Amino acid sequence: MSPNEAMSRPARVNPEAWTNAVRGAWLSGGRRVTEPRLRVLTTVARYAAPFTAEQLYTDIQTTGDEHPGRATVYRTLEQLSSAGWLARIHTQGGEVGYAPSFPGHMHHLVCTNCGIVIAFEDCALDELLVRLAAQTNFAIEGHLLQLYGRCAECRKR
Amino acid sequence: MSPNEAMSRPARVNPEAWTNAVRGAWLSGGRRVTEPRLRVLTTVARYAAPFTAEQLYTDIQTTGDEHPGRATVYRTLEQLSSAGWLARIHTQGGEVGYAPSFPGHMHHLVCTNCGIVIAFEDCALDELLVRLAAQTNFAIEGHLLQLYGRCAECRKR
DNA sequence: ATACCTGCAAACAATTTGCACAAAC
DNA sequence: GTTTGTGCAAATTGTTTGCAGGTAT
Repeated sequence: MSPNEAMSRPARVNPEAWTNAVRGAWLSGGRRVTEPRLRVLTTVARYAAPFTAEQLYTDIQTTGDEHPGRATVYRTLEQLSSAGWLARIHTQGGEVGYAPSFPGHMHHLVCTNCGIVIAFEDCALDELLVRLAAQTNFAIEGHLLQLYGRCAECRKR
Repeated sequence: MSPNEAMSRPARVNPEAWTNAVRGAWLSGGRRVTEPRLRVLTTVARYAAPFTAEQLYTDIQTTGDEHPGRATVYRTLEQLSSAGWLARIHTQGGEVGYAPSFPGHMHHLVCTNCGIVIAFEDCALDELLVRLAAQTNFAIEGHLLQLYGRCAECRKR
């Protein structure tokens, strides 16, 4: 099962699959797999909701055995983010957090109650893009789409 | 012509219409129309591309006669933003800027070359929302949609 | 007259950077 | 052994806040 197949239906990222995929990418990318980085990776993988760099840093300092410093945490996040392993999630209030994701064309559905993030691929924007391109004369090259709502679990309560 | 009519077709915000609309809202909201605030307002109205608080502050300090302090600039931006007169524009690189906008359900098309922002209303997401709601059991309540491309002017060159 | 607003400067928060040491390959 | 990564602490950057004095209504 490839990462992309794993994401072909709307679903929360699977922590083990994600961790393994990133480790693989680090190895094949000639990037060293160190204890501090693994600690960042496994901590991030557990999050179902978006997190900030500082939240992650605090979490890492106050739990577990290994405590990578700020520089390592920030640098690892930066690397993961620019390689597409972390998606930037924008809350309705305007804050920005990260969530584990897979590289490629992805969108996210975020629970406004518990924060759980569901990724999906098909955004069905084609017609809109064609119409807007015609109306505005833009050559449209990309988009940001994110949805907000209450997840199944939170609706039960 | 109401602000909403002004936006019913994809278009750049008209500086004068925007400034007047905000002034009207300030007056009817019992908010005082002071020189420092007007300087912020007219400066912002001129921007075609997204800007940050600090960029605006620097611009205001280095041009014109009136030079409101940081506190005033930040507080005015905060007010405009929360009242819907400024849209948060997310660049593809992940930075966040503001752009003049009108309150209500709006989306934005941003030129990746010159930054010009075009607002539009109809996002044609209904079918997608229904399908995703069914697939995920979320009660979808909102969304963030932003498009990127090259504007007509930039394509000419 | 009296809210409300402004400017300053200090406080705060978040992130980046330089560099000596350490670890992975 | 060499290259790459780490941790610390300082520097930088961006934003918020308290308060004394000023201004719009």
